[in-house]
Amino acid sequence: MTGQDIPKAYSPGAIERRWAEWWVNERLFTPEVAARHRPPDRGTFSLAIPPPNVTGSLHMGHMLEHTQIDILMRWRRMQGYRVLWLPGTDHASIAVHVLLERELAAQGLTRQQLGREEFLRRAWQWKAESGDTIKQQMIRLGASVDWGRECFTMDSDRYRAVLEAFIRLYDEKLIYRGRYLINWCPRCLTALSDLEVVHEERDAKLYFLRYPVLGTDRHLTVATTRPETMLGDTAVAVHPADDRYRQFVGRKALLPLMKREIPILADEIVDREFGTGAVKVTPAHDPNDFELARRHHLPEVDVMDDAARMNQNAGPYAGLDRYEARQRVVADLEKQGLLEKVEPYRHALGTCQRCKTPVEPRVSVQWFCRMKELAAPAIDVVRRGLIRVLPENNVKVYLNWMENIRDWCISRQLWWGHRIPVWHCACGGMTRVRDSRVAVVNGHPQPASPPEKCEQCGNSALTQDPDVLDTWFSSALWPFSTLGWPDDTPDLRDFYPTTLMINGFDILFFWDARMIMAGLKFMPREKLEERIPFKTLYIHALVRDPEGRKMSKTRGNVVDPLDLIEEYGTDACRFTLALMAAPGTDIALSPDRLRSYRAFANKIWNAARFIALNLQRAEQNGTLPADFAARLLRQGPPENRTFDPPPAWVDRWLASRLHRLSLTVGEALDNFRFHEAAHELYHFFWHEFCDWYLEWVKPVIAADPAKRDAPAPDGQRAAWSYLLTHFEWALRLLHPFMPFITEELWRRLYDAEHSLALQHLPRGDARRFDSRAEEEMALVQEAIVALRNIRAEMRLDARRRVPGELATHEPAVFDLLEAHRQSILRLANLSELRLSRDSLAAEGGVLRHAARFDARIPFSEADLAAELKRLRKEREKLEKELSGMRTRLADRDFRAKAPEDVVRGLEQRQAEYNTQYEKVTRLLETLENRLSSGGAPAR
RNA sequence: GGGCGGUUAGCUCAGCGGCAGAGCAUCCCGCUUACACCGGGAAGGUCGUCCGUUCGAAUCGGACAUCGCCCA
Repeated sequence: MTGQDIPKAYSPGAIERRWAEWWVNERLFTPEVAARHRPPDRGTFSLAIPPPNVTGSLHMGHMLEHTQIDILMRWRRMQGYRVLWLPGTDHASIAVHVLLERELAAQGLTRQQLGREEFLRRAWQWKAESGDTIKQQMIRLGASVDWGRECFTMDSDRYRAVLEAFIRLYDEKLIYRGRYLINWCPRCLTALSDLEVVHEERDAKLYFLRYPVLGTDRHLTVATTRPETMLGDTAVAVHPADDRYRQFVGRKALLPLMKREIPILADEIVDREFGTGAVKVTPAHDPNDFELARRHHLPEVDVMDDAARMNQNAGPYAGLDRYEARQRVVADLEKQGLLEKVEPYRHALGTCQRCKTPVEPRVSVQWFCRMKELAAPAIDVVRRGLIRVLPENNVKVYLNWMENIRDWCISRQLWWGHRIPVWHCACGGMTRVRDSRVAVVNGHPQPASPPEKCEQCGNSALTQDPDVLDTWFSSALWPFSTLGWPDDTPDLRDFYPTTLMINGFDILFFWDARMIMAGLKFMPREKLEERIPFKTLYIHALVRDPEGRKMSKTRGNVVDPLDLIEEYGTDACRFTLALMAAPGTDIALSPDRLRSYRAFANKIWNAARFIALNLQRAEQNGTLPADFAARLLRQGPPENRTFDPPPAWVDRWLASRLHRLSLTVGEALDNFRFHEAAHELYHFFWHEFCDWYLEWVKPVIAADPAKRDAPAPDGQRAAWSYLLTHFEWALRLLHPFMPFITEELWRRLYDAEHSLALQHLPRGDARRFDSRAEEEMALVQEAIVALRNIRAEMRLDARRRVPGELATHEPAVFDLLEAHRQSILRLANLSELRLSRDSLAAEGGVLRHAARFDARIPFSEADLAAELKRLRKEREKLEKELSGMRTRLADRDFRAKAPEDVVRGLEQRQAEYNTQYEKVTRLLETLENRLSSGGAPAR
């Protein structure tokens, strides 16, 4: 590369786009292709992407997730693993329905009017047109996935896996159909699993209703938050040990408004503390009541239709929406004197995860998956540590949920999805699909082997069950369906179990738990540890806004990753996320942070620019042969190269730091401590490499060979060899975090042909730490900082060179300082450096005491004159400010009209300036005296 | 109701038995031919409160306060 064509400031846009595209076109992250460039020698590392929702676009959570995954993937790839990161999306039944039905509604249509076929046609069309948004975004992020293996939960092979899994579970009676109380979304018009119900704390009311007790003149008062459901009451229940109500048990109450006689019964489940201790029982609209009703053989009266409007069972209230009905019921009860009181009440309301509509518990015929049997081994593998779950506190959460798991409602009254492969006959018989083969009709997969006749009666007039499976059913199979299961494919053998799963805690139950259960159930392998879907599960944090609040559309604080990328560059965004990703701690993403890591990218860019400019010069003036950097590559990995002459002290120091850095970064990543790894890299690059190393070697590498004091040519060549090797080493370590800028610099400086992504990752070696060089450097740095500190404190002109002194009683320290005299002079900006073995006296100048040496900058009259000048200038400035303030404060209009706090603020500032003015004046007097008395001590 | 996590510099967060850290922001000096997306220097903290364990506690245990999350 030529130095001139490197712009002064790093602008990531074009560079990132170019490499992103190049990586994809070269198929570099397809394991087979990668192996051709670099045969793997360290085993396999595989990960199935947590499939983003096909309707979606990437959000900050994805960006964090993909950044973390990609860091590990690139890191392992460079270490020599055979790496597969398998991408794809899920079909997201409900989300697609919400989306398409909103479009239909805008045209005044419903999906029912459109019909199933046409709706599905549009859904597939939508997928074809908009379904690869995420792919484009992932490419922009630099995600090193194998696009050749991209999957979709509804493509043919995945469809087949779903059929196979369904058949097996169905035949084992682990899937069953039955009439139970389920969560119903009256807007989406479908059943939901327990997990898809989000509980939200809301202010509500507790209504106390009076139910007359038949055969007495008394009544029972029941408390409820949902008075409209009383229309479906079939009993009143009290606790058997509750003395207040014992006399009523066995009698009947008259259900108001409906004039229905309902029993008063006792059951342990009743909470005596809630309300009055007597509760209404509505089996068709409350989960507890449903259980209770089954125990006591009570009838279930469903008073609502599927849109949560009251039905004919609600008598006069039929046709009303559930909330209208509530008002009417309460008003009518009040009229009859049956409303005792209404209290404010706070409770958790169940809402639909997708559309936030309050969920209606409802009795309905649905398909379920039996969970206890599936959960048992899934509990076992985590408890025995066969799956490592990190951060560890998630183990408890996982186990707690798994141990209390309930059957999973897997049917959805939707069309977009895997239609349940069971056919119904008029006789009531159900017959499943014959096998898991898939046919593609009109480009869309569907079961190829519907049953020909009813298993029960032999009739051939069959209709397929209208419902589809919960999207998560197919997602549960993802880690192996994507590798070819149920076939025994090479991919399945090579990459299963996957090495790692990374996702957010929000899908720990939805997905992780179900994948574990599915893997253990379906993988045909002997050992438990070979059936698990992943060896490690790492749960990442949540990305929040700068104030630490959750990002949400309603709050309007959502940040689009692509906007951030445009503004700061992908590498800077990735680095920010990595640096803030301490395990278990949420990330409050702030522009400040992004700005500083954009600056970091720029810093690296400019270090490279500096190197390139000087390298070019050295190659041109014959100090170095052409293509010097590229030639170094032939000498093996950077950590093993040796050159003649042997490394200078500063190179031994930096090599030692690099060994340490390589090990620290490796250990940090081994433990998912992304923040630690990133922090180490940042500190190394900016402070050790740029601030100290580059500054240190500047005179050597920027030397003009024509000048008399130029270093010897072979020394210069060695310095260049080490410099280029160190920089290359650091670039390699940084690549997994900032793939774009490192790739660009690697190509420009070292190897225009081959990608950095497939280069060897330098291995740190603790035996090659040079502790002595590190300690010595620390000491020299301390000396330089001490001298700079005095200069700054004395307010000496930063541009002017002054004499400095260092003194130590330790011969070794003396020799060390002497050896680096030239560097100290330059880096502390000294005109001369006096080294002595004595102690330094205070009156000689301004002193700093360090543990092993003293540093002093002597006063001289010239210094004092400059200081006097500066102080006089400062006093002048203060005087001017003060007079301005005085004028304003003396102004009557200002005092009368300005806000009080402005006036007080000004008064306060005036006081501060006065103090400062006095200090400066006093200091000036002292110095002036010293000067006039000739007392300024020379050294 | 059950469980989990947080409370450390102005802000955002690391650190989790042995001298209190980072980035940003702040203040001072400097546009020195890699970088002002910069260089040099400085200032800034009773580590939420109380009690205990310990030679020693930001760090371990307990209680409390407070904020947040998950499950019912």
